[in-house]
Amino acid sequence: MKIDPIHLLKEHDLKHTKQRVRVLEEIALDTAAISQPNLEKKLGKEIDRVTLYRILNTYEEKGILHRIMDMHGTANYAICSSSCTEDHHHDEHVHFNCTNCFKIYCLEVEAPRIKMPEGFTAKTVSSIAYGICNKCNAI
Amino acid sequence: MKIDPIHLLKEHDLKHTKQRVRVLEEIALDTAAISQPNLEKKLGKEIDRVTLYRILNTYEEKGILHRIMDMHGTANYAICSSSCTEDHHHDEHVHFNCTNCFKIYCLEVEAPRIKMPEGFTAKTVSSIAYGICNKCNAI
DNA sequence: ATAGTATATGCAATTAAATTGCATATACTA
DNA sequence: TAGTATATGCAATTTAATTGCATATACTAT
Repeated sequence: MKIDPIHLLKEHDLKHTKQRVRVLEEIALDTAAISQPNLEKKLGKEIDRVTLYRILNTYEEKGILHRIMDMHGTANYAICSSSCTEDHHHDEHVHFNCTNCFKIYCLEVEAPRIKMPEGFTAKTVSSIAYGICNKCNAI
Repeated sequence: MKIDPIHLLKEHDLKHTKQRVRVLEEIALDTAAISQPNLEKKLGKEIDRVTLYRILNTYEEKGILHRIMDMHGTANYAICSSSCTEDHHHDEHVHFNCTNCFKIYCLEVEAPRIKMPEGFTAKTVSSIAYGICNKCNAI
C-alpha cells in the first residue's frame, strides 16, 4: 500500500504530528491489517499507549483506517481505500483471517448480497473468512 | 428456542449444576443472542462472574453455544442448532446485529459462498449484517 | 443409600486493557 | 513570530479477564 501520510492527514483536517505519521507508516508496511496489540508492541516505545488509542480512534472516525474485529474481539486496522469518508466506510469487501499466521487481509472481493428475512433491513454487511492465507499455503 | 438443559448437559458429558442450567435457561429465553455483559448483569447476583466465564467457555468448546463477536468486540452467545459438535460448529448462517436495539439474531440464511483469491483457502465464513431488525422496524 | 473421587464453584488476588483528567508540548493561523 | 487550539504523555482510575486455591457439589462404584 503506497500512501502519503502527510497528504492524508491534511486531507482530513488533522494536524500533522510525528506520532500520527508514524502510525500510518507502520500500518502501511504490510498489506495485511495489523492488530492493536501488535501496533502497541511495535510503537510502545515511541508513542504513548493512550495516544495510540486516540490516534486509532480518530483515524477510524475520519475514515482513514477501518477496523476489523477478529474472532477474539481484538481490533485490527487497515488503511481504507481512498474512497472512504467520515460518513461512510467502503470496507464492504470480504476480510480474510488466517488461522495459521493470524493475519487479516482485505480481499478484493465485494461483500456478498444477502437476502434479508421479512422486516429486517441491512445497511452494511461484514464478512470474515477464516482459513489459510496464500503465504501459509505456500509453505 | 425450546431446549432441555439437563438433557443437553448429559449429552455433552457435563455435570449438571444449577449454575449451568441457569445459564442455559437465560440464554434460551430470547431467540436473539445475548451479550456477555448482559448475561453478567442478569446473573451477576446468582452466579459468580468467574464461574460465568468458565461456563460460557466450556459451552462454546462443547458446541452448545456459539459465540458471535459484535462490532465492538463483545461476545454474544446463542444456542447452537442441534447439529453442532465439539469439532465443528454449524453456525455458518448469517447473523444480524440491530444498530437500534443492539440485539443479535441468527438468521435462517446460509452464509454466502465466497470466491477466494488464488492461494487462499477458506474453511468457514462469518457474516454479520448490520441494520434494523424486524421489531425495531415495526415501531 | 453412601463413601470416595473428580470437578465446579466462589472468593481473593492478580494481571491486563481501556478511559479520564490535566499539565505541557506542538502544530497551525493570522 | 505570537497567540490559540489541540495533541501528547503521564498519573490515576476504572473496567475486564485470569489464576490459584479452599470448599462445595455432582457423579461413580460399591
